[in-house]
Amino acid sequence: MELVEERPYRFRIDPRRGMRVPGVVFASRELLRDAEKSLEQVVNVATLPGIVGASYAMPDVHWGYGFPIGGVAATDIDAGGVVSPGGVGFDISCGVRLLAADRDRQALEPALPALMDGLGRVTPRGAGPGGVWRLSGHRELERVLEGGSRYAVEQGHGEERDLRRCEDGGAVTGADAGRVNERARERGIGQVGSLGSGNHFLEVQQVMEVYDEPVAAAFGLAAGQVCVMIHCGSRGLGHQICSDHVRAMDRAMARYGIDVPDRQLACVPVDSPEGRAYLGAMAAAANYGRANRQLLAEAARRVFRRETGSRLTLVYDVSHNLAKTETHRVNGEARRLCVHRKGATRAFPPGHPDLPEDLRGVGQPVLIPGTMGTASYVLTGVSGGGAFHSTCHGAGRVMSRHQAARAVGGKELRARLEADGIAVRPLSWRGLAEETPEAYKDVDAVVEASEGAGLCRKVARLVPLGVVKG
DNA sequence: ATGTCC
Repeated sequence: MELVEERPYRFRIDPRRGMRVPGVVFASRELLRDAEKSLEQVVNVATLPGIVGASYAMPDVHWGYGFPIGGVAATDIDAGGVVSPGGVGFDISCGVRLLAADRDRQALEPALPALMDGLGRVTPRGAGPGGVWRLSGHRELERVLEGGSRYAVEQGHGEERDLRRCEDGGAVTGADAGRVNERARERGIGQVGSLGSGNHFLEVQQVMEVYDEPVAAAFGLAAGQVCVMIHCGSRGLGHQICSDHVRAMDRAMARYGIDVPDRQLACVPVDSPEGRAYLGAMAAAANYGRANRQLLAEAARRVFRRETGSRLTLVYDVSHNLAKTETHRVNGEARRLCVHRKGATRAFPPGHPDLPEDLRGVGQPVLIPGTMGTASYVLTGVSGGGAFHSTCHGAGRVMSRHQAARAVGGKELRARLEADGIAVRPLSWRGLAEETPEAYKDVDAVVEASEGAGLCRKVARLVPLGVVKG
């Protein structure tokens, strides 16, 4: 792939065969080693009808279903722009929630084993059913799908203030429970408040380093402080919605005269019956994912209160797998865009009108989960970023699950992590081994490149004290 | 990511 280095951490792929816009890749040469397949996907995405600006790749880009993970693509809704489920991903609204304790590491150190045992006990995880919230029935599931974290808080699962620190106030608009079919509902009804598996985790962390003290303070973070980070998504419900709509769009595409270089890029105009159906269902799954994180946070709060008497305050909750309708200036003109972020995090700059008042001066908290056993980051949005206010979402995988499990045994890995002072509460040895840190890119390098590319700014670095895994 | 194949 021919990459033109425009400036440090920014490469361009010039338009060729069918590309409507260039590709823009934010990364270092080192991070792009073995990235050929994902760069082909960046090129494929650039052919989508209505795409504006560029087909973007974040520094953690890696190969995904149709679109690369770590990809951003915006389409012009009023100019026939398309929406594609592959641009959101199977785990709709997968994201991160960070809570800060009112204690530092020293104060909580003696209680850590009990905290980890408690968190391990109350956190449903792994594949299949199970969740901390038993819904009264399908009517209540509809409320979750349309109300997200807001509905959870209304039902007593959280505090009103939480909602001010959630993307979209805890519930995305446009959710249509009527678009969520029976099968997705059946899968979703018993999983509200569950972690899932794979790279999802709940970690107890410590703020190791603060890069920007005033911004960290505005976020509610200080050096030494203990935090809880929750990384999960919309479980089987989101997965079902994605599968159903990929199939439906694959069949409908030809009727709109759309031809894509890869069937996994199935898409239809945003402004079409199939497009609206997907976006209504996707928004419902997004709210499900938010309620999911709200419930897990409440369970963690109860454990912290019971074991230590400490309180957990929400720093922020943000998704990194979502398509959203946003207004951006394109060639000097304000346009309504469908911004697909797949493994990419929205990062509003200071002054953005959609930020809550107390964060407007400093920008949006961007939460970057590292790999199990490695650092995580809190970043903030900056002006002029250049990818529709988006940045990276974490470390990208470099080793397949199978390769990872062959490279290390679960028990051996746990011993290694515990020797490093990280308590581990796994569900399965195999699942643990598949998530070994060497299976992922170096999150420090990813964040370095994201900041170097001008997509965001570092605020704090967090290291794990204990991890609960599916 | 995912009742890791309807």
